[in-house]
Amino acid sequence: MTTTTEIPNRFDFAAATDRIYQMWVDGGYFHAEPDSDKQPFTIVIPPPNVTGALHLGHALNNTLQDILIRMKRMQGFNTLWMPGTDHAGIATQARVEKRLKEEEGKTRHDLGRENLVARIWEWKDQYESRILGQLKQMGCSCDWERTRFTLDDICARAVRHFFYDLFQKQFIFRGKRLVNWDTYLQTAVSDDEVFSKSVKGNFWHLKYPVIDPKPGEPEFVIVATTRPETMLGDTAVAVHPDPARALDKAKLELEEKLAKSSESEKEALQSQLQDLETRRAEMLPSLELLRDMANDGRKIRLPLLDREMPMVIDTWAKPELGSGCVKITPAHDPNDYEVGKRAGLEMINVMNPNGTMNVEAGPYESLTLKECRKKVVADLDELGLLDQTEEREIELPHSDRSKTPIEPYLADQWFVRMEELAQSAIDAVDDGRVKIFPTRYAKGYVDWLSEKRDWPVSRQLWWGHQIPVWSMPCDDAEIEQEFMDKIKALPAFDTSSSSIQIEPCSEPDEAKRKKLELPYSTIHVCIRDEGAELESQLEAIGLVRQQDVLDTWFSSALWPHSTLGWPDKTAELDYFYKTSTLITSRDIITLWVARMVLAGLNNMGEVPFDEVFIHPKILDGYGETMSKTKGNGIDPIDVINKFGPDALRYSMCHLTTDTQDVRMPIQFECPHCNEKIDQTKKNRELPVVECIHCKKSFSTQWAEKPDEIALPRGASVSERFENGRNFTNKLWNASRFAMMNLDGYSAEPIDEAQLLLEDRWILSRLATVSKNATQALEQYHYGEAVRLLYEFAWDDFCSFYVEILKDRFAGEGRAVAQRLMAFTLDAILRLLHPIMPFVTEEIWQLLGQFAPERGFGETEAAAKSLMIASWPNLPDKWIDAEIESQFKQFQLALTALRDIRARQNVDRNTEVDFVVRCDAVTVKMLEPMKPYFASMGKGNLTEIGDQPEIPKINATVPVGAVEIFVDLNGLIDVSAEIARLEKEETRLQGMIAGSEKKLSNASFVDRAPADVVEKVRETLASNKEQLSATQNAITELQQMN
RNA sequence: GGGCGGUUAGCUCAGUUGGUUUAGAGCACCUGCCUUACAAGCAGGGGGUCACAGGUUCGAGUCCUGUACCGCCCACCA
Repeated sequence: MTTTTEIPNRFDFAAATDRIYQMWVDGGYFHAEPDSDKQPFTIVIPPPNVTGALHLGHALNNTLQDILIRMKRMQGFNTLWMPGTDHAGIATQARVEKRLKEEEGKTRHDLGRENLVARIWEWKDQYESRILGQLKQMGCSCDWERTRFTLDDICARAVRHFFYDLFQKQFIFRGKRLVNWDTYLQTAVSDDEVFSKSVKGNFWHLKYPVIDPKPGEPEFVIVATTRPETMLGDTAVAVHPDPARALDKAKLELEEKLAKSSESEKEALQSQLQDLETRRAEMLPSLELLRDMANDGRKIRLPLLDREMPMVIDTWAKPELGSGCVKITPAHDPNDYEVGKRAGLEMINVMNPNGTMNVEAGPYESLTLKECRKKVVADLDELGLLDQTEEREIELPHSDRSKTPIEPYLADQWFVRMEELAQSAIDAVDDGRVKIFPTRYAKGYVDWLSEKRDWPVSRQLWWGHQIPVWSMPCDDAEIEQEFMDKIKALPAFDTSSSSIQIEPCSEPDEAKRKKLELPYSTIHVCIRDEGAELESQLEAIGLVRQQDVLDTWFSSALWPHSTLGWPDKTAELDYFYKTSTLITSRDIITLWVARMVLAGLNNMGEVPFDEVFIHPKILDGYGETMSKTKGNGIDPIDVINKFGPDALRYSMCHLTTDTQDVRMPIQFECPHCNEKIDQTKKNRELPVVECIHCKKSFSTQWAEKPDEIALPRGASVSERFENGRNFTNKLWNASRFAMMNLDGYSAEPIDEAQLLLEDRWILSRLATVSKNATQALEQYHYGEAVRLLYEFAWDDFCSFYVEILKDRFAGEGRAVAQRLMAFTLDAILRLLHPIMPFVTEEIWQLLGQFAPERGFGETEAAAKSLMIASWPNLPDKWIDAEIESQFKQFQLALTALRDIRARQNVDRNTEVDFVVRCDAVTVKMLEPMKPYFASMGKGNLTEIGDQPEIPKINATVPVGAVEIFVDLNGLIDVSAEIARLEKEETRLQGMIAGSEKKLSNASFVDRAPADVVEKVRETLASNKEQLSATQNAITELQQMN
């Protein structure tokens, strides 16, 4: 049994959190089993990547999930929060490879596939445990017994079943596509993993000779490029079919823009228009000539490689730009690729996967791209074929993972055909089976899916789910048939778990195909089950497994059902699927949310979740997103260490308004002198920072080298967490006070007749707040919920109710006061528990020792843990708007009394007399509060009524229809009081002017609702009265002066 | 270029269907308090022409249009 003197006046979260968390774990409260008697409520965690530790964005994401889960658990739902992590294929492999290079100077090829993957598993184990540890420190109530990893056996099985299903539905296919090639990681990356960056570059204008020009025709065409090395893969030059029309159209567009433009843009547009007109006048004949040459079948000679190329006609060529001619490199440019497909051009890949030139580059073979560029430019220059070179800023696509430039590259890739799948996911949102909050995010989801672009799913990586397909290239139809027969004859071949596709050669022309050494066709066999006998039987007859792994999102897409055991029909899957809510960040709505919906529909025939809540993003003090590369992140553990997990959670909740992004200015805390140093764009990425106050150095979260790590660590913090910590402490101390006054607490029932005004007030407020806060949380209005609860706990409960009770504890109302205080505190703890689980649980345990039975009508024993206590559901009949508004009068009157005291510099211990002038109803309300005026305002209410005797020397404050006159005989500071009154006078005059203006407006009086007009009249009258009283008081005081 | 947000106190943000709020909170600031739950606290105070310009309305921070600036997403830039 704890005695109250043993309760310290600070909540020692550092000492308590592990103990409390362990108690929850031991109680088995996190674990959920199917139970047909209860309604399920399920959330699957957005699995954090095992690339690194969690940052503040994760803290936000997971806090919001835990709040919802904890509330639903208390509401009686059978709650499951499914935890886990994501293998994050390319990101993780890139990090491990980078470290391998830095620390050992080795590449992945030095290690080999098996060894590298083993290394990544080590990395994964390390970070997974760190991540799960962070979640636990935050208080997350996940069902840890069910922890999954997107690359574990259960998920792997789901992936193979999904892939197999798509394969046999013909939704999976392999094809040559232009992909974003990362020459560093040597893999294709998806569009989503590419960012564009402005770099300094050149714009080279090249001269390509025309073969046998007719008289009058030019000898050269001029083309421009930013990547001259790719000219080795050029297979055509394109011109526009109707330059005149194209120029007219461009002009029209420009004019439209000009009409809508602002002053600042006008000049630039004018000059553009001018240029266009000049161009039309000067160049149209030559542009049309080029078009005619193309029509006439004129050919171009590609310099350096001496290749003959056609001139093709395509609208991709823009007559308004450059020479109007554009070189076409189908294998290395997305637009050219489209032109090439339209015109049936040869697609010549001149690059090796590692970023060197291949055999197609002729004399340039095996040069790196950079070397090749230099040599090509030099060679062209020597031949006099370099027209000019411009310097220019170029937007260059970069790989998000390796930060190296992306090379568009023609490669064999596996795709998922999206037509039907995408449509199913669109329908699910359109018809409301999946609701996205805030609703505006549904548009982006639908728009993105509507493009129905095929999903490239293969990655040339080693870390991930290897594609379960065994392949065999065939040189001709006979061989193809032979192998088909062989495969079908294999003992383990079974059409219910294996499926065959024949991929015809992408090159239909047989001569070309042979020249390029391409197979006639490729047989692909997809095997559903891991380790099936068929695998080795196929390998025995010569088929080889695809080396590529699947896009990470392919496995994440299955998360809501794979984690529950799919494809098995487990009891869990049956009970917990579909899940209830998904809480995630907006940047993965398309990548992840959309794909989960379509995968869920495909595999389960049902959407994966009812609702999706998109939460805000936390930005730094400069409005930039927090990221590792910028170095502006905050480690949630820093926050927890300094402010405690409850403060972290409170703050996360507080800033979750209607998906308004939120700025968080960051400071370093110097470990030497504890001073704060603002984080700037300069210092934020440094491993070591020198304190501007004490000049000593400390390390930051980016410290890596031994000498850096040896320095004391300076945490990244933000003062925005202080409010949460203070609130935690306020709650702690209010509870401490409560327990100090629970001596002799008894659970004897009390009836309503024993309730005083303030009791009915606090119960009314409690009922109102719990109802509104519950509603707010259920609608994902976290910020609003926490604000309601904060105000109730701090302002209503601590500042008024507890203060009032102090008096009653001393008197005969003690027993009732104790019951009500315990009851109210009990409810506050329940309501705040989802947001601040640790401090509330700790108080709950202590309170249980002093007041084990709670309630004031019927009592019940407090639950063993607050986590499993029931959610407050208070009767609506407790809500009494009248009492709430009456009590407001008391609060205002008290503030007025205190205001006068403060301005008059009345000593804290000096009691003042005061009278109140008000109507009979208010008398009934305020008279019982007399002792509280005395205890809370050191004011002695001597008279109250409609015509009290006003003290001669007084300070007066009007509070609505109530006036307070404080007797200042012997106390008055005249000039201070005059100053106060004059301020009041100004305020009243302003309000009166406002009201009069309204009322003098005939249409307001006529048109506004009668009650609104009446209200204004009442306000005006009362203000006028108050004004004249104030002015009288001023006059009187001035005479005294 | 297309789409979506934002702009309210020194800072970070609230402000629910337009009407008692001549706009609120936390932090910061000023004054006074170690009052026996809490100085991470208590009491009081100062501080905003709600980005700008129009419009609708009896009435606009709130609705509409336009402008400026900031941010995000998508597309594209030989």
